[in-house]
Amino acid sequence: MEPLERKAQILGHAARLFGQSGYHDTSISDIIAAAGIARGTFYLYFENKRSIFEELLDGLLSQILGRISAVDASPDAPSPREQLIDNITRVIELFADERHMLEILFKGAVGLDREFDAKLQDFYEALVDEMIGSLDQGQVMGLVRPCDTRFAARIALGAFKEMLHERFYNPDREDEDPRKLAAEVLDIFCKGVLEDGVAIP
Amino acid sequence: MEPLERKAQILGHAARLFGQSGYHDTSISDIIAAAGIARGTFYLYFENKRSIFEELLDGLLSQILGRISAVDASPDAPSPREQLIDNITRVIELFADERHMLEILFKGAVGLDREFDAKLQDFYEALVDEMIGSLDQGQVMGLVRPCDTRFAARIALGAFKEMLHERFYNPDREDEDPRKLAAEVLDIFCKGVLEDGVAIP
Amino acid sequence: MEPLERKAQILGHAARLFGQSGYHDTSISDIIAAAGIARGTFYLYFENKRSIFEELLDGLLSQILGRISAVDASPDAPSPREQLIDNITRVIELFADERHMLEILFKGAVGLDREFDAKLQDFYEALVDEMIGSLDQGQVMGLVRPCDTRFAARIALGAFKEMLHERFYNPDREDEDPRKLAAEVLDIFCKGVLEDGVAIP
Amino acid sequence: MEPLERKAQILGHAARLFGQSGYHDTSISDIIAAAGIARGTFYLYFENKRSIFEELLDGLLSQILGRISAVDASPDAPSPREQLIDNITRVIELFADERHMLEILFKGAVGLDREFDAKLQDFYEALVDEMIGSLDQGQVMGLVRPCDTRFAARIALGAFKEMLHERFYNPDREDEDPRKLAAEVLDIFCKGVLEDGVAIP
DNA sequence: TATGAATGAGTCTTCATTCAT
DNA sequence: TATGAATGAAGACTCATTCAT
Repeated sequence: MEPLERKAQILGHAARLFGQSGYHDTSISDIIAAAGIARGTFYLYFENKRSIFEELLDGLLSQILGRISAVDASPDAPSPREQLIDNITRVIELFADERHMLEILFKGAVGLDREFDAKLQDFYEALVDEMIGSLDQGQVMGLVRPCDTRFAARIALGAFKEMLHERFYNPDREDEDPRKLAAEVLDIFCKGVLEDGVAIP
Repeated sequence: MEPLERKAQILGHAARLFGQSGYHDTSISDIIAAAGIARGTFYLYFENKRSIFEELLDGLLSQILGRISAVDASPDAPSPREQLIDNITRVIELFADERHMLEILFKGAVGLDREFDAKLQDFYEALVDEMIGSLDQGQVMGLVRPCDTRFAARIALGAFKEMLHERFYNPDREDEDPRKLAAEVLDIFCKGVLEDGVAIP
Repeated sequence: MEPLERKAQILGHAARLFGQSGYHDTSISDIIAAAGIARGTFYLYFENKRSIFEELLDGLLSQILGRISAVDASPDAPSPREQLIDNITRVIELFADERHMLEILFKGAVGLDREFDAKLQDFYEALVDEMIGSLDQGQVMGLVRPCDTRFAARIALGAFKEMLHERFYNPDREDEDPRKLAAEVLDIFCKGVLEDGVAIP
Repeated sequence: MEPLERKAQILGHAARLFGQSGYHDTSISDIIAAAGIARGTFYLYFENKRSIFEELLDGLLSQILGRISAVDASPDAPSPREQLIDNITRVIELFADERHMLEILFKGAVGLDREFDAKLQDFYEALVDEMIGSLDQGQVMGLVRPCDTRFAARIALGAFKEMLHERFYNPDREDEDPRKLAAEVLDIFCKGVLEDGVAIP
């Protein structure tokens, strides 16, 4: 088999297994059995167990970033709101297509070791930074009310992650339109949950 | 040593180690070395490695729940807003006192196995249910605008978790007043980040 | 079993196996099978395969050094010649008692890795230094003819090693009196093989 | 590439690697990487790892033997002493030219397995037999004093090996004249280290 | 209640060798 | 001749758990 093809095949099986059972409960034996290859073949393509997981995670993080575009403010572009919703929708769709990846991101890669933790931190930090930029700009334009934008961005990240959770772990929502969820989470983050002009007593 | 005292002592060391190194990278050997006990003694107090971790996690989840009170609507009680902020503040303070517990909750217990995942799910689900109740009531009272309250509650949970993250993993915030953070996250969730009457174009 | 006893037992089996089959052809499985212990038990007493071999080699080198005494020049002591022969004899007897050790020293530990090589080098160097001292002193006393004493000492070492080889690998000599061999090698090193006053043409 | 040329090229790289890292720490991968050939190509020229090492060792032993000539007693020939020194010098020069070979002979091939051990034994035995012949003849001619000539020959071998060691592992001697060393070791073996007419007390 | 020696299933990893192309 | 993907037996090592004392 062609090296690239074989590597992709192994990665595919590994992704499924890591997603199903987590990093520690997936053994090299499991992977090679699923891929139908010999033990040595695995090590022809990956240095060790850690590295195949890392490759998987790196690929996932890149794919996510690849689905997020900076908002295009030119007149011909869709409205900013549309673009934001598009971004969120595309990420939801990514996980809809590769469900295992959600497990890997939300469970498998969490707390594995210091290096993986740092990798995730950095990834989330990059997302947050992106959002801080937009919020800061929004403040300048008078759209965003005065607040700690880093804090707000972090909250947006949490809202977004939990929206994914709701969509993918609540069976009632497994068919829900990604676009609708994207709009919903964006709305809550922008306008909050209270009626206009109302405050908690 | 008194059995209960000894058990508590072992739990303490285990909490620290699990928090520092995670479940898999903490061995029974590490725990007994830290506690200064013999291998067999450990198994006098805990059935196995899993069970000591479970005990730790259960204790943590109880403590969290114990710090959250339902909003008391009686006239003598503090305002609902105060009570909500109090709840959030108490949870922040819990983690400020026992930092390891945050690691255990956010990293150590994530993706460990199906059973632990379910336990965490149930815990978060309980929190969400609580919030749904409040939001539903808010809708009835005309405070909360029409929306999917389960979805909104989930978002609130995500916002809250990420606030904890921001507080405890961002060195710039390690001394920030828990009360202020509690108010801030509550505000964003209630009013959103946009200026009144404004919308994203 | 008492730890020290068990450790000694394992060391004994390992010595035999390393002596018979060499370092690489002796597996942990071989050792534990011979010792009748479980795999984990081995690692209770030795960090790894290398370390048990090292312990064996260190022990051997110490034993050798322990059987060599500096020549005592006091009037009550036996004659220097007797003392030198005693030293050599004791070393021959050591290997006669623990034949495996000879294999370990002459074959098993040779060329294993840089660290073991250095250990052996250092050991031989120490022996050579000892001999250099004696030869230098002999020169001062007019006993030893002018020559490069370091070179001569090295030659003495080679002569001694090959004498051991002859004694232990030539079946005709396996019962030969250690004392006689000691005297013989000492004589050749001191007087050479030529008749007095004769030279190679 | 011409088969013989290719084979020689592979042998050259293998010799260097075996000399540097020893038999076990040199992998087929190392050899083919150094030689710039494919894995399968290696097995076109050598049956297996053992056989390339054997070929190398056999070549080395032949070369050594090829540099040793029986002493020519005819009147036109150089003096016997000259011839002996010439023999020794040529062997020293061989190793000076191919240092790796020394490592292979003194470390790499030692204790590898029973068969290689036997091969080395046989080689040394042949050298010893040669020397026994000369010593016996010397005794007949009244040059060599009465002694066990096999034992003496063995000692000579040991002296010679250790001389090589001194020359090649002692940095102070790396430029020393081979001829001088040859004379020196021959002298010690012939006349010993003591002054004429002196004995150890 | 406490000890700690013993266990052995399970895991990752290496590497000489084969063989279809 | 040459290639290099594939093999799988064999190796070292870990660690949660048990149990006789």
